[in-house]
Amino acid sequence: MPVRAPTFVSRRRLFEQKLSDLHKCTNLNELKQLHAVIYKSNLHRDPFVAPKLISALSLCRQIGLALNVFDQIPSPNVYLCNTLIRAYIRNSEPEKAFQVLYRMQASGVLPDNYTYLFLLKASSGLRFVRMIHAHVEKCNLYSDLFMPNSLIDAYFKCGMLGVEAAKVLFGVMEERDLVTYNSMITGLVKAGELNEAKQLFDEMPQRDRVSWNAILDGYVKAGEMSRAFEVLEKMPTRDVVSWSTVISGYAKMGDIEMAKTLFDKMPEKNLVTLTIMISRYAERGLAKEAIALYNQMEEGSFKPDDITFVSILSASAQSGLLSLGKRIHHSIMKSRYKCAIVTSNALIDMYCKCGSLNRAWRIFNEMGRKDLVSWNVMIHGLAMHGHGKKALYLFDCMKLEGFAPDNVTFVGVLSACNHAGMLEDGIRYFYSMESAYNIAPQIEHYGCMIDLLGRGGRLNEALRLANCMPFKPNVVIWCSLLGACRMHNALDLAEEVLDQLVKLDPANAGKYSMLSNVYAAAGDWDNAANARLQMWKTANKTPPGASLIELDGEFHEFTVMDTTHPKSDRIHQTVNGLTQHLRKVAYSPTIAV
DNA sequence: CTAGGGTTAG
Repeated sequence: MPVRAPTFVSRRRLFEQKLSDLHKCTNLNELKQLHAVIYKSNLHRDPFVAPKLISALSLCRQIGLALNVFDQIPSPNVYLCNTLIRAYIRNSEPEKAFQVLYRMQASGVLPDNYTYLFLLKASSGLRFVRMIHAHVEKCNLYSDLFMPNSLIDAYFKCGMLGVEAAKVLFGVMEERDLVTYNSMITGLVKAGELNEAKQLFDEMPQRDRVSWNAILDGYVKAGEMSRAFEVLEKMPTRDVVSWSTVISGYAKMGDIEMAKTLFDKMPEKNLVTLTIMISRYAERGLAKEAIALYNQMEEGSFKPDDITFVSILSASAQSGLLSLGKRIHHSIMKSRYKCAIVTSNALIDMYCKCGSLNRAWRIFNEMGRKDLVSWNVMIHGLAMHGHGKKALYLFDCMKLEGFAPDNVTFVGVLSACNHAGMLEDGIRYFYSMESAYNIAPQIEHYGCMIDLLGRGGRLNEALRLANCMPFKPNVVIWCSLLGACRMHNALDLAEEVLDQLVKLDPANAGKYSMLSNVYAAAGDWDNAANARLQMWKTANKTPPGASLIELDGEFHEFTVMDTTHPKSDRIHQTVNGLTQHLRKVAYSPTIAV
């Protein structure tokens, strides 16, 4: 058959096809074309086309155009109103979604099940859920169990009081189905009430896989891995979720071996399973394993999604693997029209930690919408790179844009002061946390302050703060004090701090190394050599920390006093040369900031 | 409407 040019009829059919799939359209350019054609042919008032158009516009974040379509319909029906509600929810504007509900009530359009379901998805806060519950009671929307089941789920997302409300609702329900029980069990598990969840699980009339998986998750969340494993073996049938839940649990408890064993053993894996392993590897600093799995995924049949990207970016960031990070950035840009906020945040963090502040800054500036984490990551990134003043400027900007700083923000702000040597400002910000922002300082913030005071030479104040803060000083606090002692040649204090460190964590080699530096800095080489010896004696007990770099696609791993690399001599020569050069021009480990 | 995965912290 000869190939023919598309006729008028087939072109029309193509358009109809596109119209029927319109609500799934996520390509903005394609949508804009369709939008124009629809308006030209006056189809935007068509009761079948309008909701689809609104849906597609909201998917492509064109909420203004979506509202425009809605406003052209003289008397919108429930279905169309629901579409607009969902559009606002997709656009993270729940208040506007509720305004649509009020508009419906004012114009006499009766809300239905879906109206409330969409609103429930958006509503955070007990007040909203109670309000919807009242509406549902009033309109008697109890023809099936959809509504009460959704209400139970929504109540559980409202904190402690919500948990009680869910229990009350469950108690008065005359009819319950599997989903009712499952929602209760899931909610109770999330609220940490494992015993009550277990009780319901035991008394429910029948159980399918979802119930088993929910109770499995309960044991995993409680850290009871042997019980979880028992359930995994006992349950009638296991699916990907069952295996993944248990694998994730073992890895979280630190038993990565067992996680890997089960991962290899499970009959069928999916995207989530692989992502779990990648993120657990990343979490434990096993970058090489995380990358290997990610590569396997890229070659295989699973397409990474945002959560996968975030996990592997976290692995790249932790290991400082810029080339890997860039490669992932490229894959992300290839696979989607626009980055999700979380993904952009992870990219910013990765570029900061891999030393490319410029790239991080560009992404931060080009983001359409930012969230609190975006600001936190950028402030911290600037602080890390020594741009203390700029970080503090950004802190002012975020407040101007209406973001309330949280505890993480203040870690960034305090470390900005630290890196810029702004001792007095740091103290001022620290006290403002409680007085101006109602945030109680955590051990991390005390850590920043102790570091700041120590670097500034106010060692006694630093020590006093460590001893009188409402937390027991941890290893990080003592190490930071030890560093300050080294910096200011405070040998006596260093001994005292070291005693505390040894008491807290006897089997750690790093401390001896640190102490050796204290002596070395003070010119006491005999004791320095002794400390090194001690370090080697204890080193066998703990695996040494390793650094990993990637060069031309090959990984190179180094540990303390490592001479196994084939070019070890040249590497050490170069490092020594650099150190001497640094000492000459600017940096000296004994000079205070 | 119910089950497993994610980002920021000294």
